[in-house]
Amino acid sequence: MKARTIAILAREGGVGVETVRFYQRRGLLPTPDRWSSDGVGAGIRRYGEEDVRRLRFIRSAQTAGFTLEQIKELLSLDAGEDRARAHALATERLAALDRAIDDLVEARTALRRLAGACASSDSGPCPIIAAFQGEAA
Amino acid sequence: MKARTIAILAREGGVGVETVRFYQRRGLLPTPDRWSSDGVGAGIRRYGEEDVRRLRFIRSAQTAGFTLEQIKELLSLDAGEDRARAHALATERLAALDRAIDDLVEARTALRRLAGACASSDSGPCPIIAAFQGEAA
DNA sequence: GTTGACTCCGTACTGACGTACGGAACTTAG
DNA sequence: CTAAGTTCCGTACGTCAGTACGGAGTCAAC
Repeated sequence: MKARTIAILAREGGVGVETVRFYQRRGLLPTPDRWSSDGVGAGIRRYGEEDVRRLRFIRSAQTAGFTLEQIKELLSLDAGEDRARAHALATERLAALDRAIDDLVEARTALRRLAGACASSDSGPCPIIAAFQGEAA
Repeated sequence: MKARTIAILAREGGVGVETVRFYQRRGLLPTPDRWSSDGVGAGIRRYGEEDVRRLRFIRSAQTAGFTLEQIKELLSLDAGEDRARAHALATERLAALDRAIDDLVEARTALRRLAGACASSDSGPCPIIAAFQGEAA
């Protein structure tokens, strides 16, 4: 059972130390007690597997488009009893995610048209705006 | 040839008046001269089709993940001669877009797992964090 | 020819998400 | 035991993309 320092936790979670501290302030990650083996000073905070999992979860949920506030709620729901609420949050976000994916795929199509138009000849103007208006080049 | 006021331009572009003005300050949209039919006052600014197209392009390019600064460059490139630069911007963004779509699709899979787990029973904790760690519920 | 809506403009504020700074306390390697 | 590297903490600053405000000017209808 590895006891990580904040720097190690941050590295394993793929974020910076300051970001971990920011998440702690926002209530997304716990702030464990300071602790020293020899009992002399105030010690420093140590982190375990569970913290790494929570941190990784935060990153994944962010990719899914949840705000930090929503992620905080999801974290409080995890291991809680309110399945209905968790389900509601998930399906709502799922719908938004579907829309976002559609938008991005559409944008990719337009962008491919643009890239194609700009590559097809080596001089003259490239109709960038038109490439996004649905008119094939 | 309809001469729009800023409010009409904004509505046709699907943004607010303040947003149009913000884009003008950022150099994404031109700021036409003020103009009055009777030549008495200073007049107000009027907008045409081209402005609507540019405004719509800005929204589309934003969906594709370009920053306003990059969009400004794309707009300056449109009708310009630098096809290579336009192509470079497009392909670079295309790669990022591919990654973003992959991430979102992955997030959707995790989220579906979560929604499924939370719906499959009506009590007990719903393993929200685990749903994002790739462990099927 | 006034009323009411819209425009213009500068400046300030918002919100989401961090990132940076600085000094004191703490830990670890030599 | 000491020097170098971390941690801790509050507070400030930064970026991106707007949004709000307030007062003066302008336009359109009655």
